[in-house]
Amino acid sequence: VNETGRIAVTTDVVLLTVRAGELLVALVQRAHEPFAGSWALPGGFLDAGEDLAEGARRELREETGLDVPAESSEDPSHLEQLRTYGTPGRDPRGHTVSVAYLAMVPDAPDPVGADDAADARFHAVADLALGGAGGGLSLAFDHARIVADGVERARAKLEYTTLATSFVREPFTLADLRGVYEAVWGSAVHEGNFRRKVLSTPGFVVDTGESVATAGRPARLYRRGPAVRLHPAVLRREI
Amino acid sequence: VNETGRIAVTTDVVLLTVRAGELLVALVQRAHEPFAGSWALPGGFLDAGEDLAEGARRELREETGLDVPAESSEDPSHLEQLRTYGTPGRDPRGHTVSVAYLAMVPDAPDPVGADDAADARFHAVADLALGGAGGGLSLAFDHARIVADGVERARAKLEYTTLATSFVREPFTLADLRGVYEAVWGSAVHEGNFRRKVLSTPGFVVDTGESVATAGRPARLYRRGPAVRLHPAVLRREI
DNA sequence: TTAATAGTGTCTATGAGACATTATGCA
DNA sequence: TGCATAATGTCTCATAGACACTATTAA
Repeated sequence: VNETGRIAVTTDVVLLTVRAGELLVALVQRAHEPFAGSWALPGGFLDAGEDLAEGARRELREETGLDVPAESSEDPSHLEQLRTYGTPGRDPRGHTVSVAYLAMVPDAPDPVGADDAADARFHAVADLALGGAGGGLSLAFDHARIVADGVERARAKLEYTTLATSFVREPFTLADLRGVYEAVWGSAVHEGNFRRKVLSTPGFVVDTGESVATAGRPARLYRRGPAVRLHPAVLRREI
Repeated sequence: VNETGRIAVTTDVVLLTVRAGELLVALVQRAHEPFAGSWALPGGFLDAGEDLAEGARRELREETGLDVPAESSEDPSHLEQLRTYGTPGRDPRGHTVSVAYLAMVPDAPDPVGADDAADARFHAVADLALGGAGGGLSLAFDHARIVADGVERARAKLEYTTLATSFVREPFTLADLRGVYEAVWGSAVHEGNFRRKVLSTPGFVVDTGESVATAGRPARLYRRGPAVRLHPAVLRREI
């Protein structure tokens, strides 16, 4: 009883960035049915013989012009697999299994719609209807759920990894880094304790010795350190 | 350029249990090519219109006779999605995307091989070649990697969730529960501190008031509590 | 001098690690 | 009575939260 040939495989990308203290997600406006005109995650069908992460990168590039390069000392951008969604009925065209990826990138220029996308733009996560309370923009398919899962993954990973540095360009100030935590968590982070925590964690950030002017006392500039996991974790306020 | 029709979708299950202080994984001996005779994870092709978790449960049942019921107050067994593996070349028959699931169940009778499986059995995780050091049993496909990912997920989740209770039948003693941690982590856990931690975490376990005889002083019996996440986490020894 | 922001110091409560001690059953 | 295991108590150290204070620039 193997009808597997009728199942399609797609990839979708939840690309998050922080701009002006707001957590943003890249969305495309669908050009075709189903859900024509609705906002959705960039993504599409995987090619035969194509790696999953490569498919995700390609669809993101084709539909938004955004590129998530492989991790390097040059670019802090991060791409990881999020989860796979395969509930029958999630796509009215037929049974589709979607492998979702989660990307975190520093503030980028607004994406450009192309290919199957009529438009592409960053939307504030706070403006979306993610299954919680009332209003907000509704997304196509089950993409609201996927965005919600991606945001929750990002929130959790800020606690026990150095992923916050994926959202900022080097060099950065501790205020920049704290701003990432506040935007992603949506809550204030105590400045003095945050500084003590970050600086006392070996390899989280590296002091450049330089400073940058601000409205007050100049802020010291840092680069990403070699650490990946935080021991112990930076804890967000308990619920 | 959409050749998606040629991509097959499968599910595989990493089913873990603890028996006699050892962490075990359910494996089946493949009856057919490719990898005929090799040990592999239970799994197989997803049916069109079938939910991913359902497919995983079905393949597990067909090939091993093991059942992972939906979570309930009766049965502590747990099933969650692990990760999706889709590197081209991972299956010599063609491009296959496998959605792996991770199950944790209390000590179960040895599975029975059936369907596409010539045999089915629990193997000690420690006896497998998981990409680390030298020897051990080699698995078919990329299943060693999948098992390694599953074990690492289980290890991590014991820290910050109450999942350890999925490995024991009720009622259980704190020594039973501690045995789960030691088997999964592969390291000793301090008894007094463990007890203090578990009992001071609201909702982790519920005292039944009853006891069971041991070789020494009788041990008090507990049931699972309503808590799911641990705040703060039970920390395993740092690396 | 004041506003604004960066950065430091300190008190306290909590919890983990280590270890000693007591409790309760059985042979 | 002694052995084995369960259960409790206590000392110390590390760290998070809260908060007060100092430093450094620009207007």
